[in-house]
Amino acid sequence: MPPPDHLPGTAYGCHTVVMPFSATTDRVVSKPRGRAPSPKGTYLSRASRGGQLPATPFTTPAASSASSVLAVAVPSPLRRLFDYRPCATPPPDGWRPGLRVQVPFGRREVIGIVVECRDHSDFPLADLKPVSAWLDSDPLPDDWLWLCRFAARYYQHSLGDTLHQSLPVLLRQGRPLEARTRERWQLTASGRGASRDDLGRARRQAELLELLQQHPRGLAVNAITAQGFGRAQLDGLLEKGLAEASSEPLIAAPAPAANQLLAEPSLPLKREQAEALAAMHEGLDRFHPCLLHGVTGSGKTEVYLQLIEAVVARGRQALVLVPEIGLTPQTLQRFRKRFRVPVVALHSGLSDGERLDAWLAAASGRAPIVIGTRSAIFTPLASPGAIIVDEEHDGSLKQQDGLRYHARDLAVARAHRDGIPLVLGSATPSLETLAQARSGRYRHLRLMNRASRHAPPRMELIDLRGRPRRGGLVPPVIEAIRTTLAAGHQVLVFINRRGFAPTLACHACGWMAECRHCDARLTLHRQPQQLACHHCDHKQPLPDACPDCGSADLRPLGAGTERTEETLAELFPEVPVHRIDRDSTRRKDAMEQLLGEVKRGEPCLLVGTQMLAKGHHLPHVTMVVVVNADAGLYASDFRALEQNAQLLVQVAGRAGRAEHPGRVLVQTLHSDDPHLRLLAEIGYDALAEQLLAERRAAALPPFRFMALARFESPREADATALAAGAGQALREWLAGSLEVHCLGPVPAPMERRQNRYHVQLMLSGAQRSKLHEASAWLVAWLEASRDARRVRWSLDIDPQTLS
DNA sequence: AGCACGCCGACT
DNA sequence: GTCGGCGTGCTC
Repeated sequence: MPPPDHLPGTAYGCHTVVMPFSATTDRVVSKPRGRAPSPKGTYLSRASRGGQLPATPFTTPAASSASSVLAVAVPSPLRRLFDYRPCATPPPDGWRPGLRVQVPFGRREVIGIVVECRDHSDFPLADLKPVSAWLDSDPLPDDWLWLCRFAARYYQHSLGDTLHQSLPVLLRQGRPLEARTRERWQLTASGRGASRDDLGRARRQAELLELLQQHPRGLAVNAITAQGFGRAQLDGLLEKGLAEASSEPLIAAPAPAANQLLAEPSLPLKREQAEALAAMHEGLDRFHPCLLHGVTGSGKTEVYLQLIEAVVARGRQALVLVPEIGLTPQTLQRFRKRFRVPVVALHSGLSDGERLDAWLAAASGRAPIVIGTRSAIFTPLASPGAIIVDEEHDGSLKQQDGLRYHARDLAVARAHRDGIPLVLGSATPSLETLAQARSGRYRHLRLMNRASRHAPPRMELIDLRGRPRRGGLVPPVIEAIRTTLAAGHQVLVFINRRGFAPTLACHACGWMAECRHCDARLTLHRQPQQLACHHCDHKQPLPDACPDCGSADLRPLGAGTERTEETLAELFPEVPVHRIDRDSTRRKDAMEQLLGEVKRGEPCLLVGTQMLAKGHHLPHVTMVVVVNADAGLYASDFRALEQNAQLLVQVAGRAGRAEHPGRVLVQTLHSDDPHLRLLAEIGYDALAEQLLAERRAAALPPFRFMALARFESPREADATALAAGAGQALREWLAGSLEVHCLGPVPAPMERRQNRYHVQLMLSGAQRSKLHEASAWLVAWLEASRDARRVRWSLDIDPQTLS
């Protein structure tokens, strides 16, 4: 097996990528300063920000119409660029990085992106094919291109794939960089001077004239039709030379110096909020990372809103990332109600056309506020002013396949390049971010007090041992629920397992129902009645008897949401029980509808998974019950404790938000577990300190950096053999150096999933740069290996989970 | 990833 | 006699 003969092996050059102040990294890249060419051209015409834009650390060659070679990134997993000759007619402003081109690639034509204009190629010049056509005269935004190049390098992914994946579908398909437009109608000079008498008998036209006279900047055609006017009146005014139409993008720029930026006044700030905001104001013109660390209800969102206000008032744009679960209509509503300027939301419900419009509006600066989930980090901005990452600890910020990026970490890189403030907000910050804050690289802004009067609820640990359970609940908890309901309040029961029971077991011999495709138990469901695997789509009917011993004594083991719901309905027949999990809320906005009802405040029971734990304000819930806190305590994953604690705090935060103080009852088999007690008795911050000390002692992130190579194949031997070969080659290359460790191959947790076997190599190092070199070498080795073709493999930089 | 080429099994 | 299975190799 010949290893690649030269290293390091990134295809786009040999820079080692180190994230600036990244939550997951160690040091700062030297900060390049200089001038980037001012963007020009039609859709970027509002992009100029004077000399504010720093240059990229990656050389962006100047425009050249005389380039002899174009290095093009094509949509393919291959981690290299492909050289092409320019076609006969160059674009009007010459060949520049960021132009989309159509090129012959293998036996097909694809749309690629010019990444560099060079005068040499390593490929035989005579064999170069010419570009078929160029699609743009203006390059795609350079901040977007920069971020993609950064991400492709940092995550060791194909640049072509990265670019392709982060572009709106319509742009991938070759659609021009043009936003959809509508007509805007305005009065002409004579129209402004006209009066209704000038229109004689044309009464409707006269009314339209008067309407337009009230709107000196004109009205969009849809606003005019909404007032009951039609084409006839518009054409009438047009013929008389009184009105004229122009076209404007559907997402139009806000009026310059609009009388008021705010549509509703901002809320008064508490002292800590005001201090945090003041701290952010100190650094509006530089890279200024802040951890906004505030418990649920401490008013982080109001701080965001007022920071955004300052950013937008300076003519800049704000980019807000929220977890998947957080981009609810309510959140959006809060932003839209506050500002008069467009708030563009990037969510999964957009059509391709809407997505393109949003992207172009952001790229041109017409959209001052952009809010979206993970992938929104790739949205170009003409004049970036701040990036806010809400719930920065949330797992949904990390992409779990393909380009495995962490949006929070890319936000750090992006804010650093743009020289703008970055706010990472959380009630339960990741240990990565906390470590940065403790070291002083991030400013640590705390919001300790709840905006409402009451202290955050304490967790009461309830030991499960030796107590009978009904639907997972022990008698004292059931009594507490009864008392709370009797007082006219609502109770939330949190149980992180959907279905009726985690498995079905034979009481005679101990057999348990297992998935035939995975190393996992089957979950028993009642609605509909079946055994289902939560890791693949396998489903099967319930057996009548134990397949091992023939006994008919098969019983559900443990409790899931369905079972707890059923039990609670029996125990409290006078009160409605609502179940909220993926199964019960399949129907779109079923959850919103249900929660709307819950918010009216009638006593009720809510049973749900983490869907319920995140983001929703449930003012009438005064007690939260956690059915089982132990799920994360003894898991193999070194992040399990941290993530479990974050989830518990989040769930606990649902209680007692209104005028009633809350109670949080946490059932556990380990009420003496030191971590759990620390969390319950002192709080998340104390536990986080403890966990950080443990991570340091164990040389784990964030004190050491990690990369995980995963291998999967339907044949276990294939995956293991490749992983072993790769591991051995890497260790030989490392030649005893202690700077990078390579552990494995080891079977992944739950080795068999959907009949595929998962094996991994874990690389770690004290320095990001060395780890990057080693993983680049490994990728190069794998790409060169013939055996790697039968095994699916991937590299995960800064893995969030080890499964 | 596509998309071809290339040899071996059951069918219009 | 062909359609088509997926192994192997390539993409400037």
